[in-house]
Amino acid sequence: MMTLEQQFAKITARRVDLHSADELKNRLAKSIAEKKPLRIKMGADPSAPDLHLGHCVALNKLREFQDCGHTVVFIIGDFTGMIGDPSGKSATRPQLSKEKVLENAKSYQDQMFKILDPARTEVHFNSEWFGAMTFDKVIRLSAHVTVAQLLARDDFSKRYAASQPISLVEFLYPLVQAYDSVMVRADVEIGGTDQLFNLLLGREIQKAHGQEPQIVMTMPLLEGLDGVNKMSKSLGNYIAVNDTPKDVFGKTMSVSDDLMWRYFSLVLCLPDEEIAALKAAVASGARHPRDVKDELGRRVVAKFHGEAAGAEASAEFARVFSQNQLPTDIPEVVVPAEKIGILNLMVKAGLAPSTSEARRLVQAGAVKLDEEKVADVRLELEPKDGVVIRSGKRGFAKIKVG
RNA sequence: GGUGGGGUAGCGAAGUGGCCAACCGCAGCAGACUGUAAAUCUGCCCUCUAUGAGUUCGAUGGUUCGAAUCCAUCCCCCACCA
Repeated sequence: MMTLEQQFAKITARRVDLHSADELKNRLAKSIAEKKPLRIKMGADPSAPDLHLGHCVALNKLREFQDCGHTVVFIIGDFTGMIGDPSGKSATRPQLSKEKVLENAKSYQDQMFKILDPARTEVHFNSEWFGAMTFDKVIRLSAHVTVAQLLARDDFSKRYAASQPISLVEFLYPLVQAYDSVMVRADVEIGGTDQLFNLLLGREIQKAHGQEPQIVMTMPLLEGLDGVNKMSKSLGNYIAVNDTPKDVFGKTMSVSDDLMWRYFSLVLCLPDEEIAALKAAVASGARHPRDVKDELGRRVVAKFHGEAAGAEASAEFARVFSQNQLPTDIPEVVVPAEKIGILNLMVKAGLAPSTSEARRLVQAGAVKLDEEKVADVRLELEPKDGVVIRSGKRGFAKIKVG
């Protein structure tokens, strides 16, 4: 078993907030003395079952807790998912059916166990306790929090000041999350920095229920592919855990140079010293930034698909984009053996959503047939097996007459 | 319940009877340059059987030669007051 100092160093790496270091040390000491693992809580929203690298930041942290011998208590917010969380923007999320929530939860777990150790993970659904909760209990729970407290939360106060709507449901959400902590007797709760308020509220509510308050730790929010906003599904700037190796690699390569260090740290958990060494190598010209990013891409792919897949994705990428050759696996599109206009062909091949879009692509000079630029939108052709249509840098389709 | 302000393309935001498929910004797509990085420049950015046609400005109905713009009804959103 690791010593207290070793555990503390590993556990607190890369964190942003920690409330508090002393409490954590005390708890770890007690855990070691009593040989009793700590219970590390994290909650998940099952409305969006696609895990991406942003989620991995916290999952990595949980894994590090597990490596120190602790137990992860994962809470799937199926109850809250069925209500429909309107948080964030004004758009109210759709209410999910019970079946859908369960289906999402299943998929969620499959993905998260690519990082977490199932043997040291407890999974709970919060409908276990909220499903049976009566309204008087809800009211009593709300008595522990004041509106002023809730308004202290950054995004609430901003929205309130800007006369933007805040739904009462949103006010209730932090309470729901806090009560989860009570029910699972969490020792520590992890979340993104945007969760700080909710996590801290968990402490208050635990105290109100006679429990020792959980230790709260927040992790940085990983910026997405646009380099500005946090990685999220709704912004479409994400790399999904379930993306193909090719996509993971390609998307990683499109991350800006400045940002790639964050990925080394938060996705791969590379120690700060190693990152500093890499940075120095790039700064001195000893290594080309492209090669460092290639290494990042390979390792990210390897994390989810194995070393071999990483190497392969890297090689394929070099072939297609550096040497400008055709990819090895081009999706085939079956077309009847009759004359067809280039625009309709592209739509059929999935290279454009409409003929109007196809027309624009041709006019922009983005479309090639067997690597020869198509100049005329009215071009008609007899389909022939094996002809490759190319649209831009990423769109490929091979014709199959049938 | 009352008062006021709103609903325009993915988002933000102009437009208040014809010059509107609708200014502009962001996002996105493509081209050039590259390291599929960043930055920059250029073009595009509702659909179609496409130098033309069709369907759009919360919904429906109306006025008009002509409506995103005017009228009526309805639906939805927000703030403040209660």
